[in-house]
Amino acid sequence: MVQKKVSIKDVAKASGVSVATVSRIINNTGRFSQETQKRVIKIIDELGYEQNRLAVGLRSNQSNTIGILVPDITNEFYAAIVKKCEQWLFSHGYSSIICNTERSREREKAYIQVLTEHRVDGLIVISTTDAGNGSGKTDGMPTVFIDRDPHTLNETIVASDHYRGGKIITNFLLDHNLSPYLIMTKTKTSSTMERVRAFKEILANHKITNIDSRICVLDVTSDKFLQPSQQLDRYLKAIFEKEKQAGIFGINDNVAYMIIQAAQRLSIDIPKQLSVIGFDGSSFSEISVPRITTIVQDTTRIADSACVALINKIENKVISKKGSNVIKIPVRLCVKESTI
Amino acid sequence: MVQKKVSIKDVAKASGVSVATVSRIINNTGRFSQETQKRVIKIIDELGYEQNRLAVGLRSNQSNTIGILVPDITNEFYAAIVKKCEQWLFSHGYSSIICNTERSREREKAYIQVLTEHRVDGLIVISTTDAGNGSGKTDGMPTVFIDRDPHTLNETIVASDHYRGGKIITNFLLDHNLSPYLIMTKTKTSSTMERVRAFKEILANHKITNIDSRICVLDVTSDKFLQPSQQLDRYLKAIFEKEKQAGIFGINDNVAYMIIQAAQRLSIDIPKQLSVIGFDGSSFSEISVPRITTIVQDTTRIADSACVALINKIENKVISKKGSNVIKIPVRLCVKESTI
DNA sequence: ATGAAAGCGCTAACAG
DNA sequence: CTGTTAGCGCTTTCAT
Repeated sequence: MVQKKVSIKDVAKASGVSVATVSRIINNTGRFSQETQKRVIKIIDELGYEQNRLAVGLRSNQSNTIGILVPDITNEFYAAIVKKCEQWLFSHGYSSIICNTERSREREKAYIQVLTEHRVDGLIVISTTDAGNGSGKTDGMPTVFIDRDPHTLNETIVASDHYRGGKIITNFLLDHNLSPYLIMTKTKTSSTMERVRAFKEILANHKITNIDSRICVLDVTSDKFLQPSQQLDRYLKAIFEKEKQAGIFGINDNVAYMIIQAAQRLSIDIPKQLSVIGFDGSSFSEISVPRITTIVQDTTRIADSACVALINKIENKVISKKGSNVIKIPVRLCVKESTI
Repeated sequence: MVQKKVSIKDVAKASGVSVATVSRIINNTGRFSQETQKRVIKIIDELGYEQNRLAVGLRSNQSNTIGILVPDITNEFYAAIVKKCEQWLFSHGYSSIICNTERSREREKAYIQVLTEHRVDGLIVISTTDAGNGSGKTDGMPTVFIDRDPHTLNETIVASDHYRGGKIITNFLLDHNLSPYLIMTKTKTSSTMERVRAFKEILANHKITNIDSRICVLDVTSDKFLQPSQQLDRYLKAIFEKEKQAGIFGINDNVAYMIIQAAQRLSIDIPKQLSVIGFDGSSFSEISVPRITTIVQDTTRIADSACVALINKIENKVISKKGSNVIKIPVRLCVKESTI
């Protein structure tokens, strides 16, 4: 603090009332006359009084602050969610402390510690590498998870309907008589696993055997654009030795883009010889050449649902009803030029 | 707060010492014996005591919290800077409250208000549309700006050397005997204006006349990938009616990418007939086809410099030495396949 | 309708 | 080396 701030006491003195009255007026909790109100507000303005939230928080035992844990703010999808959360929260009177965990358990724990010390009112936790294990215990703090495996019960979880998205893609391939393949990275979050599960199930339903040979796990892991990969080139070539019309489910838009580039290197025509579908609806899928058919995730709705659920938890002080509470957000297919 | 937290008083009672002693031990400010220390620490552990930063902040008049104002966290470049700032600050004991201003003056003001109420110790403000005008007054709060016009004096500003970058690009074009052009969007931040200034100056030095006809301002404004534009197509076509070997300075990587796509639509060969250079060093420039020759900004260094400067300001409580204090971060050219 | 006063959790004199 | 105490700015009974 560079210079001493004016406090509620100063305001009280200047307007000739008690601090109690000033407080009532600030919080508009009634029990004051119109005239005093007008007078005090004027003084507040003149003095440039600004409430000290640290004091309010200390006194009332809530900080109007929410912690957001995100694996990588640099990832477009996470960034979109964080941005929406922050906006929603701010317009509802909460500030957000955003923490970049880098998918590291240690950092996550350290952050939760600090957030607890700051007495945040609640936590939004986005994804985590190990879907199964509950992350650093959130210590009884109201928490909502985004994109987490509903493995741990008693948690509120918001997520796109990845399973449904996977189904839509796989059915699209099958409906167009495209021999279905799936290419993914080795990052195994709950969301990717759901997509894979859908792929496998649909294929099984269609009596397709040897499903695992139709799945390629690239030896990379990344939140960002990926480098060209020999492994991918080989896999694509192998496909084209036996198929004339194939369709590939890229586990996300980045992978889909990799596939498209590999195809171009191998002079495979998209979409004539090969259809590619991505997942996420990244801004990039709309601008690449060809643009990528993809499953669009509704980040706004994910964020808003998470915030609503969190604030409910906080304000109702519900001791979390028993059983996991999973909120599935619908997804939609957006068809572009990467598919026939 | 779901359940009552254990306070310093509880710890004091449980370990049979006074709160003062506990406080001293927590803050390691001396004046206690080894044995008491050991005992108290043990109790702290057992009870799961966690310092209440609101109380600390109220008492000591500093919150160990920094506000970061960013135009759009969804923009890769800003996200990278924010991430690095947050990391640096966290490892130095500060939490960050990140605020997405959407380049809106109103939101910026609202945020500064709230941050002030939270008694943040300082502010990092990244860019703003109107480079000239000082943003919502930061009210005597220690502040560091990133990528702001050094117009207002008495401010610390950290920025890439955009002017230098512009010079490097323009000279590159000239050195390769490419007829130089510049294509930009109508977003006029201080950083883009510096790049343009360099372009104009170098051309003037080379006695090139009619410089303005070599600059095309696209009627779009965006932090993200841009849609195809007729305006751009027309401009490119016009260039190719009179030049055989042209080089275009795209004001940033997104624009450069647009140009490349337009060229492909018009069957202009890159880099044989047309060289394109971008600016920023986005991850995308490394993965597009062709990859984009670009000026790389060192986001880590920008972020670190800003944080160091800010914390210095805060801790030294320097009453900002007179005169604007501009820290220029070097940039470097990264040559890829979009240029000959 | 308003005021007095207690106390949230903590730090920092000051006194021993 | 340790304890007592005042007080940071605010909300909230409880009086009046």
